[in-house]
Amino acid sequence: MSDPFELADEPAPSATQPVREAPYLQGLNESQREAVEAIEGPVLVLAGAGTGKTRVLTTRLAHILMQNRANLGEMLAVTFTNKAAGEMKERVSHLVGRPVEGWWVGTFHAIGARILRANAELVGLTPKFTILDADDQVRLIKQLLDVHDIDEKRYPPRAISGIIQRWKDRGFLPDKVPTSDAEHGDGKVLDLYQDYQARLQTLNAVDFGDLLLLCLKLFQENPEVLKQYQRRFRYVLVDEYQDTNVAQYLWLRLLGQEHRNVCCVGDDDQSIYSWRGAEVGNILRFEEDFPGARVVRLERNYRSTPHILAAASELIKFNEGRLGKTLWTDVNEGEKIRVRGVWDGEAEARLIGEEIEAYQVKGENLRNMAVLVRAGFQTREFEERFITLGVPYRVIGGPRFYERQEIRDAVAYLRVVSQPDDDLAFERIVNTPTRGIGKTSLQVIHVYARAERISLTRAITALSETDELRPQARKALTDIMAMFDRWRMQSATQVPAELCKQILEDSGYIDMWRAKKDPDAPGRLDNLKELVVALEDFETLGAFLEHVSLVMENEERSDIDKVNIMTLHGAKGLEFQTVFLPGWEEGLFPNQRSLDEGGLASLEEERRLAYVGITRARVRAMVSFAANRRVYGQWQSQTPSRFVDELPAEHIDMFSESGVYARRDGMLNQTEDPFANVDGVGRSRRRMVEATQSPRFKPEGDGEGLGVGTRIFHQKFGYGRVLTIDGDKLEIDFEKAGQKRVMASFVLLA
DNA sequence: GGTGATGAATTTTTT
DNA sequence: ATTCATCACC
Repeated sequence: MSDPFELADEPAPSATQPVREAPYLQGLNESQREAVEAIEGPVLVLAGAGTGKTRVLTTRLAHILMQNRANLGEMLAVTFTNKAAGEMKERVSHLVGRPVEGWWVGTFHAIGARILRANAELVGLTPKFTILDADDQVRLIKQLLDVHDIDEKRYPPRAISGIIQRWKDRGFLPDKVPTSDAEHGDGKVLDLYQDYQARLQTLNAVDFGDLLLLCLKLFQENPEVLKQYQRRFRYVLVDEYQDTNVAQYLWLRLLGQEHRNVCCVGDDDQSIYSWRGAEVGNILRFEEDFPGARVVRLERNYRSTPHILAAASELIKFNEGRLGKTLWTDVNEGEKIRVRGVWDGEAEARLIGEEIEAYQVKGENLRNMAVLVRAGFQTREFEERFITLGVPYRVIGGPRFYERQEIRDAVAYLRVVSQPDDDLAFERIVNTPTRGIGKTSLQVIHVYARAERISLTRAITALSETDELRPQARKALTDIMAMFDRWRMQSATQVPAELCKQILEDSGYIDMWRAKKDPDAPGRLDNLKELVVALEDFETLGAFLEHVSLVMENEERSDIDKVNIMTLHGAKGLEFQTVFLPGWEEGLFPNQRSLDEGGLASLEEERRLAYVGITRARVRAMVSFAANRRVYGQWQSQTPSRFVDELPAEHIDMFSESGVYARRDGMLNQTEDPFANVDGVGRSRRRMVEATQSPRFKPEGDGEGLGVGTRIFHQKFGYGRVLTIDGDKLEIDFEKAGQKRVMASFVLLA
């Protein structure tokens, strides 16, 4: 019989422990044990890389269970990625010997979404609200820029989206944005933020940041709801605490302030998401907000050899303002980190390819090797090389299935079925395949929808009873609305996969691709088939859509023997026997853009990234840099990264091809002024002209002066007299165009 | 309202 | 180098 609490996946020092001890505690070192056993009250675990953090987390959960302090339903575990959540679930179910049910594990966003759906009405949504992705966000902002006649060149939608997102990361609703921040773009950005939120509300949609922000609002405005969750989650566990943002921190503080059973695990040296709003300060503040917090340091490293550990430790010492940890290991020997300078990017890919083949010949598994790059575009060079060599590889976090055009289109159909007010999805497919609904028709609908503050589908329903739209477009629109009505009916009885298949047929979407003579059309059809297969795992449409919006990761099976290629960010939390770290060049890594924006703080973050990279390696690591690299198709000569210089000489083995400088040769970079780059927008604060509907529209309900016989003017049909009034719909006898039905908001008193 | 040409911007990192 | 957006034309 195997012990359900056996943990065999990490080296266990065979210590002599008291006999009566719980079996799952055996093999923990002293600090690990301390972290596990400190159940009551606030605990901060500073867990260095490779110190057995995950094991502590899961054992701690088991310990709480075994001590009968709580059952799983009373615990909340927050992870950084959905993948980590899945793994924790798996490990805990292994630990307790049965599949776990009713346990809340997930990312802050997933948990936020769940809480929001349960309390949607309290924040002005319905439980079926849509979660917008980054693309939708930008498109929505573009529309707002259009309405307000703001130049996209001067105010790039992406940048605006970024600013709003960062406000949300800090927990600011539009009315809470500090004045110092509101300056962005002459205050235009704040106005846009306000408008953006209003629009989201009418679309019954939220963006990623809202999942936390609205949750905060919910808790703050409804103390009884907060109480309910405080009582429900008596023990709260947070992983990767160094990468939480302010909104998450506030959320956590609200939830934990009552029982104070909050355990946060993190490592300030591995904080690499400040660009996403993460605040290392959260770790430093922990003891202030939870006075009497127990702080446990995990410093014994079970992962890497001494050279690797020493090199990483020396490198990170160049950072200031660390909490400071000293990692140690009692493992002996091991290889030094190899540092290689090569001629260009191609030579680098060739070198790494050869190394991988050599290790493979020696019997090492490809899945134990990884190439960790700074930015996504760097993967290409390696992919190309591996393809020619015939080395199997997988790119983790590469192009995602749900981001392909055809998949997004198909999902858009499903989104509209599930949630008719989802304009962004609706617009995506309203004329795909083409149905003769063009820009002009859409424009009319948009204007009306905005004026009335309703969604496009609602606007269409209203407008289709009038003559505002061209007959052809009107027909097409009523047809598509009828189709959606039918699909909505079917969704009550059909399983999602069936429904999807049906929609793709009925809508003509499949036929559209069948008819295309594009060389990649067959591939797209295959992807659509794959989508239907993926849908079979879901019982409801809602569950599937939630999955699409929250779980962006590729779930490729990791048991196939392939070399891993991924970004340094993507490698967080992982470990490999052999790690390749290419592209250690100034400008690339540390990344120039990061330096320009964030100065010293960003440089330190880049350095932490380097630290994360090195500490992924169990047995060997190879750093490389190229003297020449093609940037935007232009050849550039490169300087080795300052991080190369910062690696301690006694722990590295350096070699460069002839003609490649091993060290940076005194050619220090020009003074880098982190403040040189002021934001491109003017500084004087001018309020944007009050959001206007164009003058020819009257606000709803303004029936004043409008009666039977009134002479009016209509943009399209000209002058006429009112015949009948039916709510906001008018029948008009136009002087030129004859009798037409129009919306009241489209006419002006003449 | 769809297609093809021309020019511009693009490469940080992701829940 | 490649992708994206805009504009002229079918």
